[in-house]
Amino acid sequence: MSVTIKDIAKLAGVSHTTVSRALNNSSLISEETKEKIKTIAAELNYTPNYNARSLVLDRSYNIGLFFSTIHEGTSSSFFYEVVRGVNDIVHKEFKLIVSGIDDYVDFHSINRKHFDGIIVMSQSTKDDSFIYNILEKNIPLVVLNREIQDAPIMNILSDDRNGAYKAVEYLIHSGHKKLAIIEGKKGFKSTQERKDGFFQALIDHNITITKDFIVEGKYDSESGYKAMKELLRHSDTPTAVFCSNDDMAVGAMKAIAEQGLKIPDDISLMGFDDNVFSPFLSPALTTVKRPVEEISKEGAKKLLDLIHGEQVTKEILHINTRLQIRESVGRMKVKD
Amino acid sequence: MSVTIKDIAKLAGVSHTTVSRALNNSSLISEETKEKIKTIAAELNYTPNYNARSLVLDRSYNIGLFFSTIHEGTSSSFFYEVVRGVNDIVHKEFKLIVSGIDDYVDFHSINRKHFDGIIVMSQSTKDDSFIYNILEKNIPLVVLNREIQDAPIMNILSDDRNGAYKAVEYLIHSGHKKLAIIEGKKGFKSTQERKDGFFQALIDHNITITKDFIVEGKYDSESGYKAMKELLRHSDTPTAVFCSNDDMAVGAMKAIAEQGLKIPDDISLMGFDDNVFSPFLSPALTTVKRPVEEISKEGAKKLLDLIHGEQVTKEILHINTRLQIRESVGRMKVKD
DNA sequence: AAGACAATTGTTAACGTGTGCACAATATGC
DNA sequence: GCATATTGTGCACACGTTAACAATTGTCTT
Repeated sequence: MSVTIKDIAKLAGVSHTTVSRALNNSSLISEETKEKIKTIAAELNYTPNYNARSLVLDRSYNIGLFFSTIHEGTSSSFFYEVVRGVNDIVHKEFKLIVSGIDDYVDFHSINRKHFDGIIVMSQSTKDDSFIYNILEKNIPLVVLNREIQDAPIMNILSDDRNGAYKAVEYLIHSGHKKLAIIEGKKGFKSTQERKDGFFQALIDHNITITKDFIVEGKYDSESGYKAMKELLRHSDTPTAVFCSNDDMAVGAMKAIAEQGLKIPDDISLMGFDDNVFSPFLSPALTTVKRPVEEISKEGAKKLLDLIHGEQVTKEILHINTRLQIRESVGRMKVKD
Repeated sequence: MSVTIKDIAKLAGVSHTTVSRALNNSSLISEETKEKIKTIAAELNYTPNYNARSLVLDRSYNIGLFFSTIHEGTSSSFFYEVVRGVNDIVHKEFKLIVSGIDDYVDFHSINRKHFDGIIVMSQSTKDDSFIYNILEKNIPLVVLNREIQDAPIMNILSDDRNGAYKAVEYLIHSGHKKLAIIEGKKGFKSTQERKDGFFQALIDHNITITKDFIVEGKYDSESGYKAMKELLRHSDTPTAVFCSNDDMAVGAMKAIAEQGLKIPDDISLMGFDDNVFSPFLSPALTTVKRPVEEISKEGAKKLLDLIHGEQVTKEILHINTRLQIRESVGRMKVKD
């Protein structure tokens, strides 16, 4: 079988306690014996049995990264950036367990023994039962992407509303008055936020909108395609369309091209997210950069602080979005 | 603290041994006491301590999913599909730990105690030291995406070479004779496979190619953009370009558009992978579907078989690619 | 020289589970 | 009615680690 501290103890002629202490750099042990024990351990290629250690220390060395779902509605670039961001921060100290909240029928098996800390990348209010469950169990927790009010939870968000606002303002300043919106997936918080920002900008600039210019999407390219088709069916078409994410913007571009229209000459398009491929679309997509990786990293850092016992109080951290101006939005000719 | 089998034992008036057996459905225990114990356990909201169980059973309930890297060269849709595919199969029984091989300086801490099984999504020969290390440690292992010869390893691959071959054949049958290739990231096995398929098709159809029509890429959109720029710099340009993946095809499309050329009228484009957004590009990208999710699922299933002790012998499973004909490849006018 | 005290190491128990073996209770066979 | 299976349960230990407490040695103080 594998090497244990008792094996090392025998070889070193000491007790296994001494070995344990030496390997953990306890100040109780003399430098001399530490040295001796460590070399023996290295020679034997010793690795501690984490299960045994976990049992007595009541730590798991696991961090859970939970998505609302890893099936639909999660765009791949979003998923990738989140995992990468979190992994970057925690991988030295922890194992990263990735799963979907909807993988669980009950949250029975999720407890302190399994997870030293949990990061929830939350998309919808459906996650609340999960989140409050974790909270009750007193597991260090950080919730990303969706604001949880009235609870002592560390919260990291992008200011989607403000991002959408700035985007729409840019459209307006470019002379557009007939604006449309393709909304995100129903029930997702981000859908609402971006929509709110969109409308707030309209209100603040005294711009009206007809019901026909508000269409639903599902955050995937196909739904963006269909939504744009819908917008183009009417005789009166918008001059600029705000897509609630880039994936849908890609679909919208296709619908526009099929209609024989040109972007941005005939119609302008604004995205949201700034996916990796967005600068390479033709025309390059003007969009709002959502700092997904930054949010994830920031969240992971906060979680580590929490785990390491730093007294962090509830905090809602907003990370700025940034307008990425490219080629898909054109300036309206001012008629006078 | 949390409930243990001893607590249950006290309440039931039996020994903890009986409780353990009852909960594990041992045939030694009468149905009657089983029933009693299970209801008590349910009432107390008991969850077994996996660390303790792992310690004595020498199982971790973890499955490791290792990518060569989760930084560069891994496209997001690829990453997403792999995680999703594997998770689908294993999430009921195991926790899924995701990490990058390049996160580790040595493979010391990777052993049977931590992982009941490991799936490697391998991109390059650099992974070999890791793979052989796992093999030595006798951990159930499945390697996806890259063929490992001369070792008793379960292997699941897509036939990239054949896929590329079919793609190029399609280009040729469409009348193209001046073909170019944008290669993938150097050192990646898939790069070589696709390149091989490309050239084999040329050879079999007696088509020559000039050195200028072979350019390197890195699998990301930017490199595709640059590569295509390069191809278009010469006075003599190809009539069709085989891009080693869809991400690069997106970049290539942009370069072509900037040159004022039209796809497929002036130049035809072939991709590889069939990303989610590929059908929604303008024009929709003709490409080769690589069954990433299927490979991942198949691999995960094989791994479970291995873990459950089914005597599975080394096997190399090829999963078919499929040509997805869309709009980006045009028929050459036959001059006579 | 005896006691106090610091430095280092050892003894023993604990974490929560599973299991070989012994044992009790009951059923079966003659 | 006794010996023998059969069935159900408990005792004691093991897994590999950490930690409270005890023990040993050496040094210093008075």
